[in-house]
Amino acid sequence: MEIETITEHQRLNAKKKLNKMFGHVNLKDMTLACPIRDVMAMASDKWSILIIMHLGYYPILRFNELKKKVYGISNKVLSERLKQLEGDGYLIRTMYPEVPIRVEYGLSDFGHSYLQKLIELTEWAQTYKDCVLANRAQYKTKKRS
Amino acid sequence: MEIETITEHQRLNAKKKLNKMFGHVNLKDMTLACPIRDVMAMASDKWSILIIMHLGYYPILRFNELKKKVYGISNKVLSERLKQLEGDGYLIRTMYPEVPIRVEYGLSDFGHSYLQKLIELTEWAQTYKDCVLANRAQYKTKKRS
DNA sequence: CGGCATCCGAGTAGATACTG
DNA sequence: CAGTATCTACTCGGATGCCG
Repeated sequence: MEIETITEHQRLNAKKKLNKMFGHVNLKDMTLACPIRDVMAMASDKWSILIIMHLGYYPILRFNELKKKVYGISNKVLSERLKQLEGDGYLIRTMYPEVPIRVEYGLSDFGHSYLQKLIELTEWAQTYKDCVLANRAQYKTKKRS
Repeated sequence: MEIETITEHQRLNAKKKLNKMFGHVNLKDMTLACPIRDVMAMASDKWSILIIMHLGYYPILRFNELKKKVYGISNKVLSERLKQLEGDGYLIRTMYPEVPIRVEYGLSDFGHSYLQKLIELTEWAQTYKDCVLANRAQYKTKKRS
């Protein structure tokens, strides 16, 4: 697996962007109060990602449907994540006060916007996963020598 | 803060990609053994992200320099993360057997490739963070009513 | 059906002290 | 200087049972 060469220009560009993003905050604040990190922490959670991806595939899902799709998640964690994701605006919860009660979850526009980014990142991960796994294996054997 | 409208075409496209990525694996395997998740889990770690971003800004850093920049990280966690990141091929560790010993860390090409993705995601997060925070605040007050 | 409350166990982070 | 070792503390996930 060949990694595309990164040009000098890209490196400089990355550096410039990083400077723009973080240059003005001091290091202490950045780690303690960075709101971006809040957003990222929530958004990069393992279960949240799976929930969003499933809702990207199936337009609407109910609680127990999600529980089946997102294999291995517990009631507690699923309900926590759903609440947080709803609270952050990623998804929309619609409750139908029938008996028995029915609740449907679907992505908001914002959720779809995040889904796009997620897909890009996942495609990147998929492209390079063999590369990473090979590196890992190689690294392990190298340690022994 | 306005969220760009997601077109129907984009939604369908996302769905198609998701299907291509996950359609062939069953749900159980996907959550238990998905190598993409391994890669993502490592790469989306809070400290790993900060380490990579700092190394994107400063071409090379030594252990204690990193410890100062990545504010709040402990020796233990820093050395763990560095080892993992090196093992996965994100960064390159160069040891100079002087006295006192000197070790330098820098991003590999693969690391730079990931940095690009990270920056994109962070830009997205920065764009929408106010939106998320507003949603959160609104959600909290809504709960009371 | 769609959750919430409770409890428990495991893993993980952090602080500190120490070493090649 | 660049880590390792050790111990503690705490969070977080999973299972279970209950309720509107």
